Amino acid sequence: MTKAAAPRGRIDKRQAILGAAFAVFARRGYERTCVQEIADEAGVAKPTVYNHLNDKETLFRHTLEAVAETVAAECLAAIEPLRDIGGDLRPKLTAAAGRLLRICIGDRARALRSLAYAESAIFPDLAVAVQERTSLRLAEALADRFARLALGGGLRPCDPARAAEQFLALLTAPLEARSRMGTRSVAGDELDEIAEAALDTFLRAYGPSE
Amino acid sequence: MTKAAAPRGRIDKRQAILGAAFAVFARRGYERTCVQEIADEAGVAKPTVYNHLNDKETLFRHTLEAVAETVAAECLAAIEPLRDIGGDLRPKLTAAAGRLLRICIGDRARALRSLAYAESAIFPDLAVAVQERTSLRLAEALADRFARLALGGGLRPCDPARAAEQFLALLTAPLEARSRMGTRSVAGDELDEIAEAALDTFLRAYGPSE
Amino acid sequence: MTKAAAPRGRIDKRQAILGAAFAVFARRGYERTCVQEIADEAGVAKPTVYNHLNDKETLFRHTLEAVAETVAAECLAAIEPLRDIGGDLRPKLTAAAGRLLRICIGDRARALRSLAYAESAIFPDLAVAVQERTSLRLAEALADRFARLALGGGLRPCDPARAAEQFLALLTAPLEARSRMGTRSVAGDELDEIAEAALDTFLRAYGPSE
Amino acid sequence: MTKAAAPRGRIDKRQAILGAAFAVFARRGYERTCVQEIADEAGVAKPTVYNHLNDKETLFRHTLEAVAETVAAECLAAIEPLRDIGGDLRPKLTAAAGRLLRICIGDRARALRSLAYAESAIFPDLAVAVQERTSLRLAEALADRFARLALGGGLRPCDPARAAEQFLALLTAPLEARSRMGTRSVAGDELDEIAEAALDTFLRAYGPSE
DNA sequence: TATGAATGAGCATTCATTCAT
DNA sequence: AATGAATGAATGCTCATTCAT
Repeated sequence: MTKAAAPRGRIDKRQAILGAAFAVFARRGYERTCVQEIADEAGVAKPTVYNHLNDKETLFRHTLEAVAETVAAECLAAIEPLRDIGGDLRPKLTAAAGRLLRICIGDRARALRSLAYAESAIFPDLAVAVQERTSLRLAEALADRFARLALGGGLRPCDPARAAEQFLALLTAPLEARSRMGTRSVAGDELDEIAEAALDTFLRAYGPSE
Repeated sequence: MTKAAAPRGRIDKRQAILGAAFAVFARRGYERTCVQEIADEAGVAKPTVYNHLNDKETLFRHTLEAVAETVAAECLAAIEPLRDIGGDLRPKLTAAAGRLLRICIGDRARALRSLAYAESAIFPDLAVAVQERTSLRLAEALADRFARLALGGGLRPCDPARAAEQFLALLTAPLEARSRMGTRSVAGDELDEIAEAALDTFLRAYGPSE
Repeated sequence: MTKAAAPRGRIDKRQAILGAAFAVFARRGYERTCVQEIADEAGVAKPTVYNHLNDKETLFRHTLEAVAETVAAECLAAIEPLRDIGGDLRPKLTAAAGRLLRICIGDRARALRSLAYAESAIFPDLAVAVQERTSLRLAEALADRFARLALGGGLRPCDPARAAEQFLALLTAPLEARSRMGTRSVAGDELDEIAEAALDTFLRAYGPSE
Repeated sequence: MTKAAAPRGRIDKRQAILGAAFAVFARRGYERTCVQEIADEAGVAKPTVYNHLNDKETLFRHTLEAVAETVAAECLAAIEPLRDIGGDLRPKLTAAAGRLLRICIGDRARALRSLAYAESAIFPDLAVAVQERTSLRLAEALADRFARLALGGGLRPCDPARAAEQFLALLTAPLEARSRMGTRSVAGDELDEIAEAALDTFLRAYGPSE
């Protein structure tokens, strides 16, 4: 038991550091964050942070990549039900849209996007990596679903990649405006409203021809 | 003559400082930018910057607000032709969409959005101000045009604000993805493609019922 | 007067910094010295040190070069009287030897040699520069004098460069041993003894043949 | 077998650490060297270094003292042949001089002198210890030989300590200048030249009177 | 008004040393 | 005996801001 605990302790500490790092980066931004703050938040000494992650930049990269993976998994899970082709399409799309919006407006996703975007001039590759693991992967998965749906007649024949891109655009872009760049919180009702509006437009444009 | 020239020279210097400030903030971000760099870029001494704009934060605010005004004016000009209700709608929308996309992807607008977004946690009011002067004002103006068009039969009866919001969403959201958060440049052809796709979907959803 | 004082003040501060730097480097060595200590000793704030000399290395280089120049001038002055060829040679050599020994054992020269030597693996060019400006320049000047003396018959015909090299070797090498690498102070009497011994040997080897 | 091997392994490890320490101290200096580097070079973990030698200072002292002993032994061996009083003196002195010069200019002796000298302000007793075990012990041994030689008529009657001091001065001081404080390597030819020059002068001054 | 100079405060990073295993 | 991990204490350097001219 004690023996098994040893590596576990190390892993725990690393996780604590990454978690603390994301929390501090999220509320202060990359430059304003000092490593001491992260150490404090993680409950370790500053050099321990450096022992696990080589420097501030490395820490930032690992932190964002880890969170990107988490957010991506959530998003993919949200559209998983769309694999089921049968039955009425609209309620399934509505459910997926609602879940996606709630993920997007959540703290983790907001902070992730904000940090990647803010530092995209300095760490362009990181911005790209984050976007590929989140938006683009999601768009692709969604395009896959739409392709099946189009084949099955649930949607009109169309370019599924474009349909996915526009579906996400209709969903997420209004969120930015309504939340005033993340400055205001958006009520659940308003989220549902956005989802409905997006679906109306989407189905008018991509619904089955008849 | 010398006396009359003095205020002019002072104003010029202020403009030079604001211009230099935006250039440096755009390429380095708020925190990484040091006032000395701005002074160098503007060709003045550091205390001169402080004489004109009280501190770094003030400098940032004035800079962003000035640029926001400029970008807003450009966007509004781009949709001005939509006031003309007569004739075929699609080519007019296409032209407006193309111009908007080119403004959005331009250096000024990109940097403006990026800076406001990046610092929105620290200067939330600034982020709001920038967004209101650009996206929201544009959306409202566009809603005005759409209202007229709906009345005139160019569009189906609809909520013009929602139509405007979605029109802009279909236009700008794909831009973010395609430009990889501003990391890659997007070819003119691709811009036109995005605009066409947006219009197709928009007109299917909002075009006159039959 | 006030106007004339302005640049003077800056120069004074620079001199104060260089002086303080040498004092601290001398007693602590390069690595152990921290810039804050130098600033304190000079009575200025740390950034002022950085304003005048770009970084610690630059500070070190300028400091050593300045002192090297001073020490070199003193050494050259010590052998100046040897230009006078006439009269008895030995007392003049004795005088020069005594002055050289006292310069070499002085704090400035000791610290200079010690610092250059200690950091010669890290700043080899600096070590070379210091040595060229001090030992080598002195050896050359001494060789010039010896050449004249040999021509005038005060010394036997010989290679003046070698004579100078050995004259200085007989003088300075025993100093290192006797002062235990600068750890002990050497009494004036002992200095004179070293000088006499060096001269005995030197004149036996290089004195006029008959 | 395992039991017998244990102490041997421990001793080996200690030697490895001391050897690694000297190598690293030699190329980086005392302050710049970090214990981790020594551990890496020795192929052990950092705490192992602390287990064997209490702290960095102790490590430094032991390292230098061990090397001093080695260098001293080499130097003493080099002048051993001078015990033989009979036969021609000059070739024996030449041989000894050549060997001494090659030892002095070797990496070990250079680094030893350099380190002791560099840290003499911080560890004066160490500098003294090193010097006593090397230069002074050598000078004494040489004085012994010279005393015998003077008695035997190979040298003129003289103070043997002074003769030894000057012999070494003529030999080693020029080396410092020619090697530019250890910055340049000195060719074998040049070493022989220095030795010859030193011997010429030494024998002119101390050779038998007739 | 514009500027050369000075400074207080802060931050990333390193290192000798110590525990717990 | 040997080591992976953790940490308190420093240190070089930067920057926003203010004086004095």
